[in-house]
Amino acid sequence: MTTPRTYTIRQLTKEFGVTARTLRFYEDEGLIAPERRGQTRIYSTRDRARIILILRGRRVGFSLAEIREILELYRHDDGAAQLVHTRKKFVERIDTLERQKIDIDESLKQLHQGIAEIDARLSSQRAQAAE
Amino acid sequence: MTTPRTYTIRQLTKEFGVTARTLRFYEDEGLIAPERRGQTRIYSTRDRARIILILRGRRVGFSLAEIREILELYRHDDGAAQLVHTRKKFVERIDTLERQKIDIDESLKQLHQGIAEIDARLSSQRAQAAE
DNA sequence: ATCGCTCTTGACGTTGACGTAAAGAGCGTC
DNA sequence: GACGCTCTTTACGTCAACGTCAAGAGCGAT
Repeated sequence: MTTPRTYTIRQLTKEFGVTARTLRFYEDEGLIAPERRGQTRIYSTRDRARIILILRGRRVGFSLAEIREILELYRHDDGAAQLVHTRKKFVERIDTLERQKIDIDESLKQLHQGIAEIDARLSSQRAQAAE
Repeated sequence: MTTPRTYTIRQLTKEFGVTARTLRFYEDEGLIAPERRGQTRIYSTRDRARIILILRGRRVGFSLAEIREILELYRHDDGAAQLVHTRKKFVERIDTLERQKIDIDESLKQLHQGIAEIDARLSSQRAQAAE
Protein backbone atom coordinates (compact mmCIF):
# COMPACT_ATOMS: atom_id res chain seq x y z
CA MET A 1 0.00 0.00 0.00
CA THR A 2 1.43 3.33 -0.99
CA THR A 3 -1.67 5.38 -0.22
CA PRO A 4 -1.36 7.35 3.00
CA ARG A 5 -3.91 6.12 5.48
CA THR A 6 -4.23 9.45 7.27
CA TYR A 7 -4.49 13.10 6.28
CA THR A 8 -4.04 16.41 8.03
CA ILE A 9 -6.73 19.04 7.86
CA ARG A 10 -4.50 21.12 5.63
CA GLN A 11 -4.07 18.34 3.09
CA LEU A 12 -7.80 17.88 2.82
CA THR A 13 -8.55 21.59 2.49
CA LYS A 14 -6.13 21.77 -0.42
CA GLU A 15 -7.43 18.61 -2.02
CA PHE A 16 -11.06 19.67 -1.89
CA GLY A 17 -10.81 23.43 -1.99
CA VAL A 18 -12.55 24.05 1.29
CA THR A 19 -11.38 25.90 4.37
CA ALA A 20 -10.38 24.29 7.64
CA ARG A 21 -13.28 26.12 9.23
CA THR A 22 -15.62 24.17 6.99
CA LEU A 23 -14.20 20.79 7.99
CA ARG A 24 -14.34 21.68 11.68
CA PHE A 25 -17.88 22.87 11.18
CA TYR A 26 -18.84 19.53 9.61
CA GLU A 27 -17.31 17.84 12.62
CA ASP A 28 -19.31 20.04 15.01
CA GLU A 29 -22.39 19.04 13.07
CA GLY A 30 -21.56 15.36 13.52
CA LEU A 31 -20.87 14.62 9.85
CA ILE A 32 -17.31 13.45 10.40
CA ALA A 33 -15.37 12.35 13.45
CA PRO A 34 -11.61 12.33 12.83
CA GLU A 35 -9.36 11.03 15.56
CA ARG A 36 -6.99 13.20 17.52
CA ARG A 37 -3.30 13.07 18.08
CA GLY A 38 -3.16 15.38 21.06
CA GLN A 39 -5.41 18.18 19.90
CA THR A 40 -4.64 17.82 16.23
CA ARG A 41 -7.15 16.16 13.96
CA ILE A 42 -6.14 13.04 12.06
CA TYR A 43 -8.41 12.17 9.14
CA SER A 44 -8.69 8.57 7.98
CA THR A 45 -9.52 7.41 4.47
CA ARG A 46 -13.00 6.76 5.78
CA ASP A 47 -13.29 10.40 6.91
CA ARG A 48 -12.03 11.44 3.52
CA ALA A 49 -14.65 9.32 1.78
CA ARG A 50 -17.35 10.93 3.89
CA ILE A 51 -16.08 14.38 2.98
CA ILE A 52 -16.34 13.48 -0.69
CA LEU A 53 -19.93 12.40 -0.10
CA ILE A 54 -20.70 15.57 1.82
CA LEU A 55 -19.27 17.91 -0.80
CA ARG A 56 -21.00 16.07 -3.61
CA GLY A 57 -24.25 16.22 -1.70
CA ARG A 58 -23.78 19.92 -1.26
CA ARG A 59 -23.15 20.43 -4.96
CA VAL A 60 -26.37 18.70 -5.87
CA GLY A 61 -28.33 20.87 -3.48
CA PHE A 62 -28.77 18.78 -0.33
CA SER A 63 -28.67 20.55 3.02
CA LEU A 64 -26.21 19.39 5.64
CA ALA A 65 -29.13 18.00 7.62
CA GLU A 66 -30.17 15.85 4.68
CA ILE A 67 -26.61 14.75 4.09
CA ARG A 68 -26.25 13.80 7.72
CA GLU A 69 -29.37 11.71 7.41
CA ILE A 70 -27.94 9.87 4.43
CA LEU A 71 -24.61 9.28 6.13
CA GLU A 72 -26.33 7.90 9.19
CA LEU A 73 -28.24 5.51 6.97
CA TYR A 74 -24.98 3.85 6.02
CA ARG A 75 -24.51 2.39 9.49
CA HIS A 76 -25.07 -1.27 8.68
CA ASP A 77 -26.14 -2.41 12.11
CA ASP A 78 -29.89 -2.37 11.92
CA GLY A 79 -32.79 -4.78 11.91
CA ALA A 80 -35.27 -5.42 9.16
CA ALA A 81 -37.61 -2.57 10.11
CA GLN A 82 -34.77 -0.06 10.02
CA LEU A 83 -33.49 -1.47 6.75
CA VAL A 84 -36.88 -1.02 5.16
CA HIS A 85 -37.01 2.54 6.40
CA THR A 86 -33.55 3.25 5.05
CA ARG A 87 -34.53 1.76 1.72
CA LYS A 88 -37.50 4.10 1.55
CA LYS A 89 -35.29 7.08 2.25
CA PHE A 90 -32.91 6.04 -0.48
CA VAL A 91 -35.75 5.74 -2.96
CA GLU A 92 -36.89 9.23 -2.00
CA ARG A 93 -33.44 10.63 -2.66
CA ILE A 94 -33.37 8.92 -6.00
CA ASP A 95 -36.69 10.47 -6.92
CA THR A 96 -35.58 14.00 -6.05
CA LEU A 97 -32.34 13.53 -7.95
CA GLU A 98 -34.17 12.27 -11.02
CA ARG A 99 -36.46 15.28 -10.87
CA GLN A 100 -33.43 17.50 -10.55
CA LYS A 101 -31.94 16.02 -13.67
CA ILE A 102 -35.09 17.00 -15.51
CA ASP A 103 -34.81 20.54 -14.19
CA ILE A 104 -31.19 20.67 -15.22
CA ASP A 105 -31.99 19.42 -18.71
CA GLU A 106 -34.69 22.07 -19.04
CA SER A 107 -32.27 24.75 -17.92
CA LEU A 108 -29.63 23.47 -20.28
CA LYS A 109 -32.07 23.58 -23.15
CA GLN A 110 -32.93 27.19 -22.44
CA LEU A 111 -29.31 28.19 -22.05
CA HIS A 112 -28.42 26.55 -25.35
CA GLN A 113 -31.29 28.33 -27.02
CA GLY A 114 -30.07 31.59 -25.54
CA ILE A 115 -26.61 31.00 -26.94
CA ALA A 116 -28.03 30.20 -30.35
CA GLU A 117 -29.95 33.48 -30.31
CA ILE A 118 -26.91 35.41 -29.24
CA ASP A 119 -24.84 33.84 -32.00
CA ALA A 120 -27.50 34.70 -34.55
CA ARG A 121 -27.57 38.31 -33.42
CA LEU A 122 -23.80 38.54 -33.37
CA SER A 123 -23.44 37.21 -36.88
CA SER A 124 -26.14 39.55 -38.18
CA GLN A 125 -24.33 42.44 -36.54
CA ARG A 126 -21.10 41.40 -38.20
CA ALA A 127 -22.88 41.16 -41.52
CA GLN A 128 -24.12 44.74 -41.16
CA ALA A 129 -20.68 45.99 -40.15
CA ALA A 130 -19.26 44.46 -43.31
CA GLU A 131 -21.51 46.38 -45.67
CA MET B 1 -57.53 32.18 -26.52
CA THR B 2 -58.93 30.50 -23.49
CA THR B 3 -55.85 30.93 -21.31
CA PRO B 4 -56.27 33.67 -18.71
CA ARG B 5 -53.83 36.44 -19.43
CA THR B 6 -53.51 37.53 -15.81
CA TYR B 7 -53.14 35.91 -12.41
CA THR B 8 -53.55 36.99 -8.82
CA ILE B 9 -50.81 36.44 -6.32
CA ARG B 10 -52.95 33.81 -4.63
CA GLN B 11 -53.39 31.81 -7.80
CA LEU B 12 -49.66 31.69 -8.38
CA THR B 13 -48.82 30.74 -4.82
CA LYS B 14 -51.15 27.76 -5.13
CA GLU B 15 -49.91 26.80 -8.55
CA PHE B 16 -46.25 26.82 -7.54
CA GLY B 17 -46.44 26.03 -3.87
CA VAL B 18 -44.75 29.21 -2.69
CA THR B 19 -45.94 31.88 -0.29
CA ALA B 20 -47.05 35.37 -1.25
CA ARG B 21 -44.12 36.64 0.78
CA THR B 22 -41.80 34.84 -1.58
CA LEU B 23 -43.32 36.41 -4.70
CA ARG B 24 -43.24 39.88 -3.15
CA PHE B 25 -39.66 39.25 -2.14
CA TYR B 26 -38.75 38.34 -5.71
CA GLU B 27 -40.39 41.56 -6.81
CA ASP B 28 -38.39 43.58 -4.26
CA GLU B 29 -35.29 41.93 -5.62
CA GLY B 30 -36.18 43.00 -9.14
CA LEU B 31 -36.81 39.52 -10.53
CA ILE B 32 -40.41 40.18 -11.53
CA ALA B 33 -42.44 43.35 -12.01
CA PRO B 34 -46.18 42.66 -12.07
CA GLU B 35 -48.54 45.52 -12.82
CA ARG B 36 -50.91 46.99 -10.29
CA ARG B 37 -54.63 47.47 -10.24
CA GLY B 38 -54.78 49.96 -7.43
CA GLN B 39 -52.45 48.40 -4.92
CA THR B 40 -53.12 44.82 -5.94
CA ARG B 41 -50.59 42.96 -8.03
CA ILE B 42 -51.63 41.62 -11.43
CA TYR B 43 -49.32 38.98 -12.87
CA SER B 44 -49.06 38.48 -16.62
CA THR B 45 -48.18 35.25 -18.40
CA ARG B 46 -44.73 36.76 -18.84
CA ASP B 47 -44.41 37.22 -15.10
CA ARG B 48 -45.56 33.66 -14.66
CA ALA B 49 -42.95 32.39 -17.10
CA ARG B 50 -40.26 34.26 -15.19
CA ILE B 51 -41.45 32.70 -11.94
CA ILE B 52 -41.11 29.26 -13.49
CA LEU B 53 -37.57 30.12 -14.49
CA ILE B 54 -36.78 31.47 -11.04
CA LEU B 55 -38.09 28.42 -9.22
CA ARG B 56 -36.34 26.03 -11.54
CA GLY B 57 -33.13 27.96 -11.11
CA ARG B 58 -33.51 27.70 -7.38
CA ARG B 59 -34.08 23.97 -7.54
CA VAL B 60 -30.86 23.44 -9.44
CA GLY B 61 -28.92 25.49 -6.93
CA PHE B 62 -28.62 28.97 -8.41
CA SER B 63 -28.78 31.94 -6.07
CA LEU B 64 -31.32 34.66 -6.69
CA ALA B 65 -28.47 36.95 -7.70
CA GLU B 66 -27.39 34.47 -10.38
CA ILE B 67 -30.95 34.02 -11.53
CA ARG B 68 -31.41 37.77 -11.77
CA GLU B 69 -28.29 37.95 -13.86
CA ILE B 70 -29.65 35.35 -16.24
CA LEU B 71 -33.04 37.04 -16.46
CA GLU B 72 -31.45 40.40 -17.16
CA LEU B 73 -29.45 38.84 -19.93
CA TYR B 74 -32.66 38.20 -21.82
CA ARG B 75 -33.15 41.90 -22.47
CA HIS B 76 -32.51 41.98 -26.20
CA ASP B 77 -31.19 45.52 -26.36
CA ASP B 78 -27.47 45.12 -26.08
CA GLY B 79 -24.43 45.68 -28.21
CA ALA B 80 -21.90 43.15 -29.36
CA ALA B 81 -19.66 43.48 -26.31
CA GLN B 82 -22.53 42.85 -23.96
CA LEU B 83 -23.73 39.92 -26.05
CA VAL B 84 -20.33 38.31 -25.90
CA HIS B 85 -20.28 38.75 -22.15
CA THR B 86 -23.73 37.23 -21.87
CA ARG B 87 -22.67 34.31 -23.99
CA LYS B 88 -19.75 33.66 -21.71
CA LYS B 89 -22.02 33.66 -18.68
CA PHE B 90 -24.34 31.19 -20.36
CA VAL B 91 -21.47 28.86 -21.15
CA GLU B 92 -20.37 29.03 -17.51
CA ARG B 93 -23.85 28.08 -16.36
CA ILE B 94 -23.89 25.19 -18.78
CA ASP B 95 -20.57 23.95 -17.41
CA THR B 96 -21.76 23.99 -13.80
CA LEU B 97 -24.97 22.23 -14.76
CA GLU B 98 -23.08 19.54 -16.67
CA ARG B 99 -20.85 19.00 -13.67
CA GLN B 100 -23.92 18.78 -11.50
CA LYS B 101 -25.35 16.07 -13.69
CA ILE B 102 -22.19 14.07 -13.18
CA ASP B 103 -22.47 14.52 -9.42
CA ILE B 104 -26.08 13.46 -9.55
CA ASP B 105 -25.24 10.36 -11.54
CA GLU B 106 -22.55 9.46 -9.01
CA SER B 107 -25.00 9.94 -6.18
CA LEU B 108 -27.61 7.87 -7.97
CA LYS B 109 -25.11 5.10 -8.47
CA GLN B 110 -24.29 4.99 -4.78
CA LEU B 111 -27.93 5.11 -3.78
CA HIS B 112 -28.75 2.22 -6.11
CA GLN B 113 -25.84 0.25 -4.69
CA GLY B 114 -27.13 0.98 -1.21
CA ILE B 115 -30.55 -0.33 -2.14
CA ALA B 116 -29.03 -3.46 -3.63
CA GLU B 117 -27.13 -4.10 -0.40
CA ILE B 118 -30.22 -3.56 1.67
CA ASP B 119 -32.23 -5.93 -0.51
CA ALA B 120 -29.52 -8.54 -0.18
CA ARG B 121 -29.50 -8.27 3.59
CA LEU B 122 -33.27 -8.31 3.76
CA SER B 123 -33.58 -11.44 1.65
CA SER B 124 -30.87 -13.19 3.66
CA GLN B 125 -32.73 -12.27 6.84
CA ARG B 126 -35.90 -13.71 5.40
CA ALA B 127 -34.06 -16.88 4.43
CA GLN B 128 -32.86 -17.32 8.01
CA ALA B 129 -36.33 -16.67 9.40
CA ALA B 130 -37.69 -19.43 7.16
CA GLU B 131 -35.39 -22.11 8.55
C1' DA C 1 14.25 30.33 24.15
C1' DT C 2 11.96 32.58 20.85
C1' DC C 3 10.47 32.98 16.16
C1' DG C 4 7.23 31.35 12.98
C1' DC C 5 4.20 28.08 11.57
C1' DT C 6 0.08 25.31 11.89
C1' DC C 7 -3.22 23.67 14.83
C1' DT C 8 -6.86 24.42 18.28
C1' DT C 9 -11.28 26.29 20.66
C1' DG C 10 -14.62 29.67 21.53
C1' DA C 11 -17.57 33.36 20.19
C1' DC C 12 -19.48 36.80 17.48
C1' DG C 13 -20.45 38.43 12.48
C1' DT C 14 -22.43 37.80 7.85
C1' DT C 15 -25.22 36.64 3.86
C1' DG C 16 -29.17 34.79 1.45
C1' DA C 17 -33.83 33.69 1.43
C1' DC C 18 -37.29 34.15 3.20
C1' DG C 19 -40.87 34.10 7.92
C1' DT C 20 -43.68 36.70 10.88
C1' DA C 21 -46.05 40.23 13.21
C1' DA C 22 -48.29 44.86 13.04
C1' DA C 23 -51.25 48.06 11.01
C1' DG C 24 -53.97 49.40 7.49
C1' DA C 25 -56.88 49.64 2.64
C1' DG C 26 -60.40 47.74 -0.46
C1' DC C 27 -64.51 45.04 -1.13
C1' DG C 28 -68.27 41.71 -1.32
C1' DT C 29 -72.10 40.36 1.98
C1' DC C 30 -75.27 39.85 5.53
C1' DG D 1 -72.30 49.73 8.18
C1' DA D 2 -69.90 46.34 10.47
C1' DC D 3 -67.66 41.61 9.42
C1' DG D 4 -64.62 39.00 7.30
C1' DC D 5 -61.60 38.23 3.66
C1' DT D 6 -57.62 39.14 0.86
C1' DC D 7 -54.40 42.37 -0.33
C1' DT D 8 -50.81 45.73 0.95
C1' DT D 9 -46.31 47.93 3.23
C1' DT D 10 -42.84 48.18 6.84
C1' DA D 11 -39.83 46.21 9.69
C1' DC D 12 -37.75 43.09 12.60
C1' DG D 13 -36.72 37.88 13.19
C1' DT D 14 -34.70 33.45 11.75
C1' DC D 15 -31.97 29.69 9.99
C1' DA D 16 -28.15 27.56 7.52
C1' DA D 17 -23.51 27.60 6.41
C1' DC D 18 -20.00 29.16 7.05
C1' DG D 19 -16.37 33.67 7.85
C1' DT D 20 -13.66 36.20 10.98
C1' DC D 21 -11.36 37.49 14.74
C1' DA D 22 -9.08 36.54 19.45
C1' DA D 23 -6.26 33.92 22.33
C1' DG D 24 -3.66 30.21 23.04
C1' DA D 25 -0.91 25.31 22.53
C1' DG D 26 2.58 22.52 20.21
C1' DC D 27 6.78 22.17 17.67
C1' DG D 28 10.70 22.20 14.41
C1' DA D 29 14.33 25.57 13.06
C1' DT D 30 17.38 29.28 14.14
